[in-house]
Amino acid sequence: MSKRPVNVGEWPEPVPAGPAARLRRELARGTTELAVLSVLASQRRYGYELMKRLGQAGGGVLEIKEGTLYPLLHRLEDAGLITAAWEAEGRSRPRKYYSITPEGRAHLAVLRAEWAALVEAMGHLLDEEPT
Amino acid sequence: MSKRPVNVGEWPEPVPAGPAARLRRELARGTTELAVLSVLASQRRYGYELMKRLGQAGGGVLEIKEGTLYPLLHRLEDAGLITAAWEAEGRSRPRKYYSITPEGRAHLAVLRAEWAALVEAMGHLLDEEPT
DNA sequence: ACCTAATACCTCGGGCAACAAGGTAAATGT
DNA sequence: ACATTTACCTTGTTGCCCGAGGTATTAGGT
Repeated sequence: MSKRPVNVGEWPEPVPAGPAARLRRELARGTTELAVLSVLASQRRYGYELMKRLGQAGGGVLEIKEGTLYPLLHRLEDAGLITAAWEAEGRSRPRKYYSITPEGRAHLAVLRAEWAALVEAMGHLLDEEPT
Repeated sequence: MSKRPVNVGEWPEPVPAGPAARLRRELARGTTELAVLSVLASQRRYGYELMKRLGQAGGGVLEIKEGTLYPLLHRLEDAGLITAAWEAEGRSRPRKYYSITPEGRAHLAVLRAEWAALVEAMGHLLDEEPT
């Protein structure tokens, strides 16, 4: 497509690429680390795979861009929360697989708890004033 | 003195001001706008009141600092989502009350929906991998 | 065989929310 | 009386995320 599909008429349903995108980005901010670690907790993945996977989950709310993902992975690696390993798999272009470390799991647990607390607090707040 | 009380020995109990604070801040990012609008939806409040109120809710997860709140209120006002009015109330130092506008309510509805979607998506993701 | 798209990795610059730190002044508490 | 809390504000810094760009391999279409 080169120019972007864009959905000339309207959005069929997912894809709120308007001003709502700013909102979404701000809201979802900080959750990417949790999302990434959470996915890596069940099994190792390579970067691109991770990106696609999160992009599909939940109607795109968790979408993460390359310019966000790769720096994030490097930060996590530097922090010792994940480890990286190039894997050839019989292809000339190897993939870089990331695995979570024990420290990463501990960190994930904290993040999950923090997230749960936030969701609960916001839930109470929002329930106070119905729709 | 004058330097800040600071709790010379240690924290009495709430206040995870360690490295966990960074986490919390990043996670909660973007939720402040939602939180503020949500509170104002039920009734008008002045800035300081808003700050204290959010600070107590949910064990401090929604805590918001002055340096964050006031600029936020001004942004929301500029955007026409809230309106401000100085009210004397018989005191020489008047308070600045903020009220939500119809546009603000519409915006709040979008934010709420976006938040709900995020929470649901993260919920699914986290459930895939138990603790 | 050619060419386009998708895959797969990366980096640099800018935008922006949140904070830290600082300031002013009135109200309240001790 | 003095200190603390209330109540408003601004400026500078930090750090996540993204846009835009770059490279190279692999798959698909004609």
